[in-house]
Amino acid sequence: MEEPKRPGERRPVVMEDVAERAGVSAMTVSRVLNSPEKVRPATRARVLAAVKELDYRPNAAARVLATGRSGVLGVVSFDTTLYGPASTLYGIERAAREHDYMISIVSLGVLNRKTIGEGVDRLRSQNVDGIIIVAPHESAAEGLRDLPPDLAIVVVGAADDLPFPLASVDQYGGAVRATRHLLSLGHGTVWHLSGPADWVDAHARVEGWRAALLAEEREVPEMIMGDWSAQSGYQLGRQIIRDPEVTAIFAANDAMALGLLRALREAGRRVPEEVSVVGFDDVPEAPYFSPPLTTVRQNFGEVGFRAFRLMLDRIDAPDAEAMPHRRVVEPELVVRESTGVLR
Amino acid sequence: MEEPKRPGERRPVVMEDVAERAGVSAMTVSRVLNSPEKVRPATRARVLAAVKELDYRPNAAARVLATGRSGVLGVVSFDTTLYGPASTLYGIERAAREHDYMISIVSLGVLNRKTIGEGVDRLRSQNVDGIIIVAPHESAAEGLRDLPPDLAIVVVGAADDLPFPLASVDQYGGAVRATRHLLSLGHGTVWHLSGPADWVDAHARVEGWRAALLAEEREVPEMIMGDWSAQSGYQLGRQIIRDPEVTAIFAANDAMALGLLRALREAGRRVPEEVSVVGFDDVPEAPYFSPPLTTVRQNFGEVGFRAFRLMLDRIDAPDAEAMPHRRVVEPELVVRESTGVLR
DNA sequence: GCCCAGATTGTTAGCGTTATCAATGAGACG
DNA sequence: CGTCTCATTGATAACGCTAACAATCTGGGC
Repeated sequence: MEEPKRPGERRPVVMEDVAERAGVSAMTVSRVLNSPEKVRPATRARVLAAVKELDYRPNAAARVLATGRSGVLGVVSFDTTLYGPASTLYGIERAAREHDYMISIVSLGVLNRKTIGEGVDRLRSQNVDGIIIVAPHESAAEGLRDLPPDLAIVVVGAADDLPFPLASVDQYGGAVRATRHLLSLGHGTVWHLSGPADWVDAHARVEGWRAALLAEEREVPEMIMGDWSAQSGYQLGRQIIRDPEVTAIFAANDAMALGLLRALREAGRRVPEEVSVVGFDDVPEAPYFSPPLTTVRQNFGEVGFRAFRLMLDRIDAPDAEAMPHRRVVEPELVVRESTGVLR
Repeated sequence: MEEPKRPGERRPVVMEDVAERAGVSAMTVSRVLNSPEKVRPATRARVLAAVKELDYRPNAAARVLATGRSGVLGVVSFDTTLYGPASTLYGIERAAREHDYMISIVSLGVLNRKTIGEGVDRLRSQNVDGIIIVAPHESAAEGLRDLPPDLAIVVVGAADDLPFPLASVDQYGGAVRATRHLLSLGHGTVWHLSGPADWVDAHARVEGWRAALLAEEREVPEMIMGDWSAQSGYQLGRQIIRDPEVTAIFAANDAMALGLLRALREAGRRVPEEVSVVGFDDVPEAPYFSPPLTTVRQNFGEVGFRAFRLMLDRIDAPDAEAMPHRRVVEPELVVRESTGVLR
């Protein structure tokens, strides 16, 4: 029972075609698709059969125009090749799929007021139902402040004084745990190889590290600032370890820790016998570094998932504008072989 | 000159509002936005001013409905947390942004006929102008074969006998280079720690490796199959290196090479003095492995970029259905310290 | 000053769906 | 057996934009 389609003149199947075939009106087809319980089972079956026979696919643009809702969520994210943003994005996408949402992404190479604004504008004109912003930079905060507060926006891993729901990992707590772990092994104090200045996470980890040291009245060494890359871990590491006093280093992520381990090996300093190293992230490769890396595991997928849930809440309760929720995921210290008792 | 907006009754600004404010018709506003050269400069300026004053943002859904083109590209991708897919995606996104396209993604945890079909359907109903499929699995090929050939589809890194334009890296050539490099260092033959069975790239690398060995009439050792993870590299590595004959190993990606290096270290086999290791990918961390990894660099970003260009060609020349183009990016051997002359 | 071609602007009619209200049908009840 | 109610279904009008054609304006040449 193929349709007599003259090739070259194929017109996309529209709702009216289905209606005709099923012997009903277009409106009934629409109802079958959106609220089937309002259509008598016999009619419904006929319509569904017609839908299948014609391989009908509703036109989302028309639906959006008529309803004002698109079923698409926008994500504005920083460099999606980084482990954190990529995993978060993946978590969001999985959650979205479960709830029949689609994801439109804008990935930014630079995060500031201008680029964020542009990204949000692009998504807005696509009629997204809401926007999740993965904005790990502090300068991003300004860009967020002048967004219209009536927009459904959820923020991931940003400063916590923004007027939007927020999902993030407790970076501060993770840094505290990492630092305490090193102190508990007998190290007099802990050096910190931090992330770049502008990053919220980097800042929070610095604060956690500092607080943990102060709480036990240890000296707070000067902080060394990297850029997340293994390369910076290596180069800065070579400088740090010239000082024989340095026996415990907390690197702000696993990549820098890897570079640091490399520098230590080249310098002939043994890990963990002479120097202990802790990372942050727990990338899948961390257990296979030399030596296997003690690090702080953060579950980015879970963060993405929670960000999506926050968005769903926000969409379903649009009146709750003044109710910015927080969903904080706790990180977990994973002890491996890069840390040991000082002797 | 703020609009007298009664709160709670804010209606989105539409084209007609702008037209009224500028004292022109809606059509003129449309023209200013889409083909400004057809409007007299003075009028254009007035319209643009009105656009800015009202903060007007065109409704994409309405435009799609009227034109049939959305300016959105769909991407169906496998697990976007993996280095390859994530980098490719990023490349696509950057290229798209330059050309004012948006990207809608569907990331799949499992790649087969069913999931690919669903992903494509979801994107199709979103009126995407085209779909880029990042389909590194062989079983994905079947899923691709029964897609309507009139759809604008571009495939990344899949089998090369599909009726779609294709962008990929010359995996075979990369594997040949890696293997030859090891042979040139004096190793009698080269073992291969491959990627999982179903992957196109894994298969091509196996073929390249085998061909390089056969070309120099070397014995072809049994292939060991991993799953891309550092963990599998470690576990399988422990078995391989029990055999003292094994002096040169080509791992199908950097993560497995890392696991392998770890296994070698634990077994007390020195790299590269006793065993040489080559990876594949050149992840940013590879130079900081212990020892720094010799590997084959593949430029995923470039692949994404070319995939986008292919899509643009396809969209602009819709008649060229029977002209599947190929864009193959050549990988590059990067020699570091994990390979050395056998002695 | 008048006419004509080309430039500029306006009018009308969809694009494919859904909201709303009207119309129809089928039972239920007295 | 007639009337009323609720369940189904249908007709019409948006939703916001642009394609296609119509109308108007502009300036140059005579």
